[in-house]
Amino acid sequence: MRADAARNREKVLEAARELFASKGFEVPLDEIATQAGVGPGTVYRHFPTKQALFQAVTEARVTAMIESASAPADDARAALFAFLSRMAEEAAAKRDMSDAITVTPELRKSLHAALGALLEKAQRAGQVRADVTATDLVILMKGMLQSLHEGGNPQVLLQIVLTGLQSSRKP
Amino acid sequence: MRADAARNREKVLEAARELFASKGFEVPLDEIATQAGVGPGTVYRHFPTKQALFQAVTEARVTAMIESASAPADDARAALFAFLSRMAEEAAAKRDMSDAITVTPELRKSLHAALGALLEKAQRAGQVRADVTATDLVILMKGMLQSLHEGGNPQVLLQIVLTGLQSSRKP
DNA sequence: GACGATACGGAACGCACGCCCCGGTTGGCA
DNA sequence: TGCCAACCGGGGCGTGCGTTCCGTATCGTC
Repeated sequence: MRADAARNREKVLEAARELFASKGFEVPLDEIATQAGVGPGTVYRHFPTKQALFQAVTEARVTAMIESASAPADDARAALFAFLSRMAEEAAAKRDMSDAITVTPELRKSLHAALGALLEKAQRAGQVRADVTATDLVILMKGMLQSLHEGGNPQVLLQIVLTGLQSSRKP
Repeated sequence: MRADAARNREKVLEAARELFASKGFEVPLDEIATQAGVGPGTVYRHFPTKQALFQAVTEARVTAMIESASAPADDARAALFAFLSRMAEEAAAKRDMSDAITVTPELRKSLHAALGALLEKAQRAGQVRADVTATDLVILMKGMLQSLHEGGNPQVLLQIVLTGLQSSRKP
C-alpha cells in the first residue's frame, strides 16, 4: 500500500469516527469525505460500502464491550446491570453505539448472545423477572439508547429500566 | 365542494388511515394515492403537505386519548399507569401512534402536558419516583412504543417501565 | 345541452444520497 | 530521473421521495 493511501485511509477513519459518533449512521458519506479532506471516490477505494466503513469504526468498540461482559460473575444481577450501564454510558456519549445494534446484523447477534447469557444467569438466580427474553431486552435497550439522544436524562432512564427488570413485586 | 371531490377526500383519508397505521409516517405518499385510487396531485389538492394529512388522520385519536386522561383521578398512580397502558396498547396496534409524538409538535406538546399533569400528581402522592420529568417520560415512552414494532413483547416491556417508575426501592 | 369553474391524473421537478467512472496526478522503484 | 502502476478528486448516474404543474375530464348550473 502506498504511503498516501494509508494516510488517507486514516484520515477517513478519523473523520468517520467523529461524525458517526456525533450524528449517527445517517450522516451523509459525502460529509465524511469532505471532513476528511478527500473525495467520495477515495472513501470507496478503501471501504466497499458505507456500512463497511461504519462497521470498521464501531466493531472494535462493541466487541470490547461484549468481551468485558464475559468476565466471571460473582453476582449475576450486578453483572447484567453493569453491562447495561456501560451500554447506556457509551450510547450517551457516542451516537453510533445505538445504530450499531441496528446496522450490522453480526454485532446485533453478538450483543444478543452476550445479553442473553447474562440475563439467563440473573433469571436463574431469581434476581430478574422471568418473563423477559433476550430479544425483549435488546429491543428495549435500543429504544432507550435512542431516547438518550433526544434529551432524556441518562441516569434516570437507565434506573427506570434496571428497577423494572428486577423480579416483580406487582406494580 | 363538488361531490367527487368530497368522495376522493374520503378515499384518501381512508387509505391514509390504513397505511399510516400499518407502516407509519414513512410510507410513501404515492402509495397512499395509489391505494386510494387517485393521483398524487389529488392528495395535494386536499392536504397541503404530507404532514397535514398525517395530522388529519391522527389528531382526533390522540386528543381523544389525552382527554380520557383528564378524568378525575381517585388513584394518581393508577391513573398514570392506565394512561401509559392505553398509549402502549394503541401503539402496539397502530404504528402511527408512535410517529405522532415525533411528527407533529402540537400533539407532542399536548401529550407532554397531559403526561406531566398525571405524573406530578403521582409524584406528589409519593407513588412515582421523584426524579423523573415529563420530558423524560415522553422520550422514554416514545422509545418503548417504537420497540413494540420490532418484536418486543408489549406486556413485558410495559410492565418493566411501569415497575421502574415506582418510587424507588434501590435496584 | 352548453359552458365555466372545479377537480383530476400523472408526468416532471428538485433534492438528497449511495455509489461508480475516468482523466489527471502522484508516489516509489529501477 | 523517468516510468508505470496505484491513487486521487469530483462530476455523474440511478433511485426514491415530496411536491408542483398543466392539459384534460368532469361536475353542476343556466
